[in-house]
Amino acid sequence: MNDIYALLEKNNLSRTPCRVEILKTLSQAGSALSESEIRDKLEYNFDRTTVYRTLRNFLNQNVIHSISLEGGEVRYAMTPAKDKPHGTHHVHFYCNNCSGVYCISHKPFDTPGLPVGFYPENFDLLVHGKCNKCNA
Amino acid sequence: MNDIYALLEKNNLSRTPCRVEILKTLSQAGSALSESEIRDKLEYNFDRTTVYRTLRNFLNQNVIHSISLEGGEVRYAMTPAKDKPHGTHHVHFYCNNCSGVYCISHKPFDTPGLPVGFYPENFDLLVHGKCNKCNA
DNA sequence: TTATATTTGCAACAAGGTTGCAAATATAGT
DNA sequence: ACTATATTTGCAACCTTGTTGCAAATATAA
Repeated sequence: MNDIYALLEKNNLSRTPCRVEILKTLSQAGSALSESEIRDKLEYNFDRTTVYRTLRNFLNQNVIHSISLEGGEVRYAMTPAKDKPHGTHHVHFYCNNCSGVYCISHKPFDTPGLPVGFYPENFDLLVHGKCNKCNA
Repeated sequence: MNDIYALLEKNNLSRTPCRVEILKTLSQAGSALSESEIRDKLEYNFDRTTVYRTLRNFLNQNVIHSISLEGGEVRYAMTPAKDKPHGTHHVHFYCNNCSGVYCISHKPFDTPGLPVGFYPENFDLLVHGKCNKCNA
């Protein structure tokens, strides 16, 4: 709880109920959540707009990040502390069984060669497979 | 043009105007297109629904594939012939300058180690940077 | 305690995508 | 050629995700 307050202060964000609840929800969730999943989990029923605006603020300040899945689905998750400022190699894992999305962002990986004239700046890798819970 | 007819036949899809036009558009386009970009380029004005249904058919048969970008934007592109049946390593390039999306699907790459219990099945890598046109 | 800035809710909207149903086309079967 | 059947198309309606404008509420500063 104190880490949430600290995180807000570090980013010059006032301690509003919606912000606190969203951060609490995201940090308690084991995996990345969609906006509607987040809103369902909030204690108080904030308006959709308010939640979206709060998420956008968090995204801008890199407090959270978004993961885009196949078919345009978007999930939101806390940005791991070590990732600030955000590195260039991002890894996420999508479980084909339970649809859970996990940040594996601290794992570096080798990047492929590209055709002549293409210069890479950063890399987003989405690994599909079975997560630890679904394999147990 | 004959390759398009052949592609349809190979997938047991009848040669309907909408199918032919969409495949023509996608194979002429240098980069992946969104549904609205596709529809704008079609000679005849097909209904949105028809285009979506056609795209869905093509996706199911792996004639085309979709690429999900940051923020939930989805683009569609021909599946390169060599990729059928689709492999496990997919690479796409997003140009930060012109927003073009290119398939680099024939490039293999090394995949990262994963936490215990996570078993990978396939990999989608989106490389961000500057494309060959924007660097020229 | 007034003045100002921030946050919230509401209504409305836009884009992407889907579904149901009926009209139009094509494909067979005889 | 002529029904009978299946496929494709268009239209209207709808859902979800996300945004914008504006006014009310709340917090912050002077």
